[in-house]
Amino acid sequence: MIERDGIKVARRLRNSILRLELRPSQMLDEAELSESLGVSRTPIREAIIQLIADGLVVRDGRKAKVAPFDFDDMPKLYDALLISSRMIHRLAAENRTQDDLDVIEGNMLRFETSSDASNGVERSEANLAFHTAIAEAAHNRYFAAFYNQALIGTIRLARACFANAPNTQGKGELAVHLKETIRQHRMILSAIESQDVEEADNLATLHYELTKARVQTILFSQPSVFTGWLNLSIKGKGLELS
Amino acid sequence: MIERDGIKVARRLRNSILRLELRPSQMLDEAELSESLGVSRTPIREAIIQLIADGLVVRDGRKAKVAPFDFDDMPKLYDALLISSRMIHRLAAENRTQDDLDVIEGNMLRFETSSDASNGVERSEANLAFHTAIAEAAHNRYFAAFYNQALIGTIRLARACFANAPNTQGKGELAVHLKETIRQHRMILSAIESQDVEEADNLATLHYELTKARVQTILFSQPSVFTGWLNLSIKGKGLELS
DNA sequence: TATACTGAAATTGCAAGCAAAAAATACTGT
DNA sequence: ACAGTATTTTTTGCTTGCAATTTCAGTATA
Repeated sequence: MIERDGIKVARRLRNSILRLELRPSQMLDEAELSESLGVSRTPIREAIIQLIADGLVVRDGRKAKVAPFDFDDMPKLYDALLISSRMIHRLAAENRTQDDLDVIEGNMLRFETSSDASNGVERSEANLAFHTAIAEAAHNRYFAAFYNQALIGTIRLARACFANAPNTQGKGELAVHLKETIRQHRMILSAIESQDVEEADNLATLHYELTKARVQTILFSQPSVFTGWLNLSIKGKGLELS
Repeated sequence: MIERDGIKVARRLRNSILRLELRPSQMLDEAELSESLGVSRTPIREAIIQLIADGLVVRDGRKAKVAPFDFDDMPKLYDALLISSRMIHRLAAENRTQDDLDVIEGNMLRFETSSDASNGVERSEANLAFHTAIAEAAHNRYFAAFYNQALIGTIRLARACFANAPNTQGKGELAVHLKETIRQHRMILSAIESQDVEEADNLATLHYELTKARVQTILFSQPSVFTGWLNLSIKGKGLELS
């Protein structure tokens, strides 16, 4: 059976949004997308409706735009990620089949392989596939949908951070982070394999903290570019330049 | 601003599915719906895509059909309802505004009013509106989406049970159930209003047990219609008629 | 200079029609 | 009678085109 254009377009747009080729808040012009993707407007419109359901696109009046990053939403997103991730890992440890384990391991190895290369997008996609495979292993579509929404949201946020951030931390820092990520992935797989529910839960929490801390670091611990330019001090009630 | 046909069609189909006018597993014929709703196939197709995202419609090959009741899925659905409901009620107690409380109370009263009438559908819709209002009061769209999916699923299941079940329990049993439901709704509103998180959590659990037990009763405690017709006994290894 | 109006351009929403795939039916040979 | 195949019918997926709405530039006016 051949795949419908609407599905293909939805997947392409979805990838483009996650890769930030389509930027947050960018308007989606149906005619423009129609021409660039080589299909008529109808499948484009159908794909947009799906992406709205996924939370990657929002309506702005009659038009559609890529979902913006709402900083008021960030803590809510991470709350959802923590809770859904813990539940998914508990369920996966309980309900996984051998097939599930094979798929999880395959994606884990794909992530480890892509860690050598400098291709950040492929690495991030392998990471998404690894965690999605765990969601499948939970065998509960309600929890899986909840987890996927949070996962997609945080991954998009993370990519935006690293795409915009200057590379001040150097290669060494990334290597350390990847090494720890790989270590945690292996422990997670192991816990799910041995059906250790509590351990899977704890590891989910640790992995959440690792990924969240990394984004936090990029967002808030980078020295401001202004730091070297100006000396600011507080005099009286406001900021003053000196 | 006038509403798009696609949205209107999606809402009409959603109501039809929840009211069981469109039966589970029923095929959705685009041309037929197009004619009966007085719009062309394009908005019908767009509505179907939305309903698939909502979990009310599923693809069956190239066609679309109303989501069937999968009995393997039932325990998973109730797991999702319990967990999501508890979290939503905790969040609602924490984050509700005065506006939220007004909307919740309005829908609570609407439910109480409709309890006098014999209109089961209106009553069920007021009940859905009450619980959806609580989900809004949680102010977290990820958790709200999770809860809504479970809520819609269980409500559809409940309606199917009562639509198919003979009215053996009489008016008295229904009155008792409604009285208890109203009592719990009032306590839930009160807990959310006073921001008592633990109490809201406990009440969510109690309400879950009430609604689940009611469906259980209908599904499993009804005397089979065969009971009066045949005498069955176990002889040797199998069932035999006598 | 700011603001309200007007007409043109652009963009979305919907309908109709066509092509391809799937389903149903009729047919043929064993 | 029945399995397998050809043919017709039905249904979906997509393209195209048109109508309605929105957007925007230009103009006139306070």
